[in-house]
Amino acid sequence: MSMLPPPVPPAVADPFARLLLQHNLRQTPVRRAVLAALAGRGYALTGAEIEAALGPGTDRITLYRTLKSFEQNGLIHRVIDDTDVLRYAACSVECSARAHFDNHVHFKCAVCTHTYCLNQVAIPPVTLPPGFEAEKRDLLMTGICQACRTGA
Amino acid sequence: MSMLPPPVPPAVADPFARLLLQHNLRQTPVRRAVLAALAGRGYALTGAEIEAALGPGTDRITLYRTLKSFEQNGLIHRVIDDTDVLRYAACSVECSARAHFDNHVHFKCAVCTHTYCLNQVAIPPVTLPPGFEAEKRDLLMTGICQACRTGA
DNA sequence: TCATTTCGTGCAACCAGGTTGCTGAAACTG
DNA sequence: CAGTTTCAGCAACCTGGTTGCACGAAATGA
Repeated sequence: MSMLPPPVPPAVADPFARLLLQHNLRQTPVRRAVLAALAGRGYALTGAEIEAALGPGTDRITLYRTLKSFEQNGLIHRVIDDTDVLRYAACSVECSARAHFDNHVHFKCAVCTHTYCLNQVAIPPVTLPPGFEAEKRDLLMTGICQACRTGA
Repeated sequence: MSMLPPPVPPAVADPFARLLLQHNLRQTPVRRAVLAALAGRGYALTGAEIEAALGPGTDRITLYRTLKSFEQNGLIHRVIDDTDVLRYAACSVECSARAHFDNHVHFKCAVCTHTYCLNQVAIPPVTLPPGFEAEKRDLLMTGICQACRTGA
């Protein structure tokens, strides 16, 4: 390629590269591409959708291994759905800050079938039967999203 | 809320046969067996687990078609999990009474991996961003269940 | 009770999502 | 720049779940 010098005054300018650095993960083109694909959307993506976003030439196995690695390291999280396919979304800042933010609220639109992460929404406390204690909460709301409702 | 016993028509004694009758579904051995398998457990079962419970000789395709039919008719409901396999559980009385009870709380034990339906627990109201309106709520709590905690 | 219609059953084959085992090629470390 | 570690990529495989179709069993009606 060309021999232009890296125009990087601070250590790392690319936010995705910095994210990998923060989690002690190696810098590879596939990993940066996966992070970029997830950050671009406001909703959760399935493995097949991420694969399509990366374009042809990317290996499926590598992708799924990357997703698993990201999930274990807290860069992304599984999004629960009422289907049998897993979806993934980029973790918010507070999610990766602590060990792992364990309260997730998602909204699935029945029209466009997108599943949005509602990071602002908190799950109110729920009283469980005696003996049960929750460490992780996932709330899935189903309905029609704003965009589909207003016909935008 | 309270579980008052439904009035028993003297015609059908078998509760599973009565359930099929109430939903205008045909009486077949497979269907009664599936209902019995789901009613026996207190937790949700995957397709493979139901298949195993029915014993050898039962066709997988028939089972999945039965499950789909039951779900459409409100006899069972999908149980959301953080895996890529669907689980099914028998609907409670209040679930099949209305069109469909649209608030489900489930508890998944991280030790025994069972997912229990907590019919008694209600989901408190959640304020969503403007434009979003939920018609269905699924709350999945993850932790350690009573049995696994007490070592029973 | 029997004939007819309807619908569930079961087989074969298929499909999508996801996972192993392994080899070669990159990325980090000294 | 050499050595170690890890990732990428291929082939093959597995599980969960689904079509299309022919047959057989339930419901319905006389």
